[in-house]
Amino acid sequence: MKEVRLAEAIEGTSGAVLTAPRASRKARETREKLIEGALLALCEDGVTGITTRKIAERAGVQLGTLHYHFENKDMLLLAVLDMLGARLARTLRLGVAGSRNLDECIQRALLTDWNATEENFAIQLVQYELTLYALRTKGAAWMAQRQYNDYIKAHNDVFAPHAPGNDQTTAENVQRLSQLVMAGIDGIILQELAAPDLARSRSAVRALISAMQALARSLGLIPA
Amino acid sequence: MKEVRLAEAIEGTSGAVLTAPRASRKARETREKLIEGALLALCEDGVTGITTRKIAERAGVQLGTLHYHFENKDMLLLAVLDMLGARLARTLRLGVAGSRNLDECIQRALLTDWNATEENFAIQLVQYELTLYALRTKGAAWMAQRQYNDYIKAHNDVFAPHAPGNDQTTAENVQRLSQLVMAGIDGIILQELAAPDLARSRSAVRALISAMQALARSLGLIPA
DNA sequence: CGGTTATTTGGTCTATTGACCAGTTTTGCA
DNA sequence: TGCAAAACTGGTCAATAGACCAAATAACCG
Repeated sequence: MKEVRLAEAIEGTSGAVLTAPRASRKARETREKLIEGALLALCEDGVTGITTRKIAERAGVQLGTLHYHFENKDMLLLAVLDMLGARLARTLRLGVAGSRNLDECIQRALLTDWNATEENFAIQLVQYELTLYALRTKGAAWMAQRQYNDYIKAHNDVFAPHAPGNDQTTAENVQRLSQLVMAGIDGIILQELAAPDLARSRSAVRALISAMQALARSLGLIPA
Repeated sequence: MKEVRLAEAIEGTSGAVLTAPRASRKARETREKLIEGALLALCEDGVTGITTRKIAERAGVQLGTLHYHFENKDMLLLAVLDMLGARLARTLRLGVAGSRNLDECIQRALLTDWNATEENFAIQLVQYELTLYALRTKGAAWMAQRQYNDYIKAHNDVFAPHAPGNDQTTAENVQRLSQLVMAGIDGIILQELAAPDLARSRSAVRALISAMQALARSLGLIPA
């Protein structure tokens, strides 16, 4: 388990990190194939069961090619985490587009989050595994952190336009709302993964929506 | 990754599973040492980094001894998960003892959960890793499920005495409350692990307490 | 088109891993 | 106390892991 070098990760925002700057089209495609292959392999065997050979096979690529594109296995897995995070944030943005007020926006955001999960539990499981994996990988804890903060920020960016006023207090309250929304949905997802019970989880999501709307109201983010 | 045999796990409730029935005191101690050693090693290197040798070393025991007590690595790790679950449930019961009403009980339960986490983040991280690990381990998904249900049940048992009436509806509502309490605290813990910010998390816990008390009220579990 | 670089191949190397077991020591019971 | 069963030791083994590289091939640019 080699320590991840931070040098390559100076580029600011998500999605771009871990992507070699100078790369031909073919190379970028192969890279993409490897990441997708890794995701496939992860869905099947999880972080503990994954091997570079399985990844290469799933990607339809020779083992050596993997090491040409990625310094080591860690970097590849972290690239998968990065991709998943970006993908989820994009889904969220699309899901809430067109909301007319904060009430609706909260509802849509949570339903989007939940539906994304329900569509593919395996990927959601992989996401958690990789987040914990990043926390464990020496020099990569910041990736888990950035991933989480980015996702909170995604919610934040989506809620903020619907909040009244641009003052500091409002911003802080929106931030608080985003954090609790994230925490709530994460907890429900985790519960569903560990002890599947779709009806229960859906009802929990509905309860969470109400609770978060109530919270927004009590924070003065929704006019009474 | 051999499939976990279910045969040994016919004993009903938690904590007892995975414990060989006929074992001398010495043997039980060694078993205990191995589980503790595994926990230590897990705290240091996580599920992906753990090896039977590290465990044996941490336990102060020969490698062969490990395989004498546990059929394979999987079974040992699952035994650790079992132990952690039992330990956490016990802590919860102690933490809420003496609560005078549901309001107080909810508060104490959540604070107990949170304090246990704050006392040792590493162990909490291990707990999540092992839960996901169980989900991945062929034939062991039920362990993750039982662990989760047991923990929900622990909350349930703690809340139920404070709820008015013994009817079906009340029971269901208490159940729903427990699930959301669990989901909420899990989400917050996960957030703290991924993106540490103690002040934020503590404030989130406080918000969660209020929200859950409000929920209990709206479910008719707390007389107005 | 030709040459230079980027990419890919396929094979290899070494370290480590989980598991195993023959033999030795300890334990507990008759 | 003596002896059978339980517990433990220490060494071994085959399998597999990640990494590496020289050679072959493909892409790109003037």
